[in-house]
Amino acid sequence: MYKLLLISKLMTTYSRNEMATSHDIARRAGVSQSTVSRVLTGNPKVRKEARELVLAAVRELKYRPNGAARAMRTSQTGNIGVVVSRLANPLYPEMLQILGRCLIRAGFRMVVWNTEEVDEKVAIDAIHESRVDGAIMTTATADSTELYEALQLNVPVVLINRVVEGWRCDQVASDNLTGGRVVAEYLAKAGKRRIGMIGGSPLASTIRDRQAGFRGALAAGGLPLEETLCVHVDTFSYKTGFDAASRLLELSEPPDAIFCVNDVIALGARDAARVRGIDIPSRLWIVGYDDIEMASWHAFDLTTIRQPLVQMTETAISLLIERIRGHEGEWQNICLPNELVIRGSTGR
Amino acid sequence: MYKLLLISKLMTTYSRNEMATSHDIARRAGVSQSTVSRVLTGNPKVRKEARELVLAAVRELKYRPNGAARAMRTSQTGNIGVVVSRLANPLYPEMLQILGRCLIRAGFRMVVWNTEEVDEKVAIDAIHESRVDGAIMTTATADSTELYEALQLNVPVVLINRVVEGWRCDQVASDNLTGGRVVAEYLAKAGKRRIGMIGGSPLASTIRDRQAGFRGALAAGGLPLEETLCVHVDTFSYKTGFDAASRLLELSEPPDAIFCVNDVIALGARDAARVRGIDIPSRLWIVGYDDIEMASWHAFDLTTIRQPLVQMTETAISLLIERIRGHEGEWQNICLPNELVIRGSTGR
DNA sequence: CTGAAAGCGCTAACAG
DNA sequence: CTGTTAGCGCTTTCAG
Repeated sequence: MYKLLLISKLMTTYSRNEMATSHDIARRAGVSQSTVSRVLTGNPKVRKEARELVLAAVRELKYRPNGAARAMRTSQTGNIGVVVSRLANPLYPEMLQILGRCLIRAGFRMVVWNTEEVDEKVAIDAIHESRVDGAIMTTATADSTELYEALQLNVPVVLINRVVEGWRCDQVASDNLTGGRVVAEYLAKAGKRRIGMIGGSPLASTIRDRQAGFRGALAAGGLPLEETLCVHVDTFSYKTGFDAASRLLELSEPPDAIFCVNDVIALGARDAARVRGIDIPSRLWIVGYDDIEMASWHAFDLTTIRQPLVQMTETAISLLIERIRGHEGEWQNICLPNELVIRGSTGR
Repeated sequence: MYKLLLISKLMTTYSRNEMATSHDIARRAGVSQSTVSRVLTGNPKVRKEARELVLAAVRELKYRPNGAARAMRTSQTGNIGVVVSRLANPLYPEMLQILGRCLIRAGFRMVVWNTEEVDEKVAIDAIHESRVDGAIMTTATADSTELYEALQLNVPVVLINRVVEGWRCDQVASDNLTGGRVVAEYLAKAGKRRIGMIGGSPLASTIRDRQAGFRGALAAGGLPLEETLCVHVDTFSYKTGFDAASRLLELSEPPDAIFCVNDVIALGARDAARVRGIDIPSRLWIVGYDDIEMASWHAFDLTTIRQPLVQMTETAISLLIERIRGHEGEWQNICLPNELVIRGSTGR
């Protein structure tokens, strides 16, 4: 058995340095405090010598303008709040990474709110206290109304990855309806006849559209989805996917293809087949949705639909920044095209 | 071919509401502004009626104190900066999730800086501008000195998951040295004789310690690590793990066991074996490190070392909060115990 | 218990 | 071009 090892180390004198203020700089540079401010905000109407004097003082005193004071004056914080929820779904870290990169390039900081842990109250408070200049919601559903309204009250909001009817904000998503349809047509054309689906709550527009597109196209092809081959999970995880697929595979007449409304589910489904020794793709095809990084791993080699994440993110952010700058045009509802990525989990 | 679908929608009148201030509340409640402030900061010296008057006005006007102003006065922002870097390694999203939960419970917001995208300058600026009350670094190495010094100047810093010699801050990690040793002893005891390792840069203390522990224990067991069975990768990803393992498996005398210094690498290695039809565990054992969620998936079923992430996080945060509150004791260097988790990638 | 008053550090008119 | 001045909205003495 281990014991907790706790080693205290080094003596310490810990002193937070007093920070220089713009007044200190002014005194040091022999100019007025407002000139310091001008230099720092990039105001061009400053004599070159004065500017250099100020800059020198800034360097010597390692001065940095105080963010809180600046935020108070300008009522701009430079923070963008990003609401995520299912960090366990690798799609969201991927998105977060792209968001972080784009936001920083645009000169903002990213404040992350993970609403799955707390109720949305924390985010709402932060917004009300004007801790952010704008917000991006990645997992909005009609259920998030409270958050949305709070946001909308103070700062612009942009939805990414989700569409919520009736919300008065910009929304950027990909064409999940067509995505679902493409999968259905692909499976039908390949001669699959017992086609199953693992779906989820239609509260999320992504899921709803994928399912609707899939169902609709199957029906249109004269091969309506059999309800016995259709399982719904309440949360999206490897485990729920595994369990749902297990149920389908235990049927006396199991499906010959399964469409999973997202990749995490599909990975679980793939393993449910693996555990039962069901060969992919000879006995069963599996299709996912999102093209998360793991979909391309050999263990899964998953056919899936790729969302244009980078483009979605860049679009969302530029929309948001426009709004922050005061743009008041009509709400944009942007829908970007997806792409079917064929891999080994279906015949190539 | 798809076309970009762009649908503008709904007319719009977008008006950011003017927020009520504490003066508005004071007027509405018929008290002075300072009384409002007292009520909101929880000052007990307020008459009950006055308090209720204020609270009523707050509710009616949907008032929330302005964060920037409050931050300026108190020089506390309520933000904690979290420095991460490899979001593509699932360990970090897992950590982020735990951190977010714990921080919010402690009344803080989490500002995430992903240093892999940008140089650390952004984080440094944010710190200097006092945008955070403290910071947690998850991926510190001796190379991060610039960031560390910047942080250290204004706000307390706590290292989690990494140890950097000589840094004057609290550090919380798990016992990676013992972890490496435990793996070595486990493999040796199982009779493995051609033991390989996929390692990485010893700049990160985690990696350095795991490797040192592993190497040391093998040597102590009279079975020193053969250099031909040792591959180093420069970054940690599925792909680099896959490639590194491929090299080992292509040797004329391939290893009968491989220790991967983290799970992401191990997942890649597992797939390198899978692709070659090498059966696990009969022909090859694989051991990882971290016990990320995927390690338990059937496709991988990976024996690994589990770090006590939750405990590490909670410890780090409480240490940080103490420092924020002004605690000036000696720097703590806390090392928590790990646990070997045996799964199917080694004989059970 | 409560109001008046003094700023926190900064930006942005407004006069020079 | 530059200094003076007036706050941003809040917390916190300091007198009542």
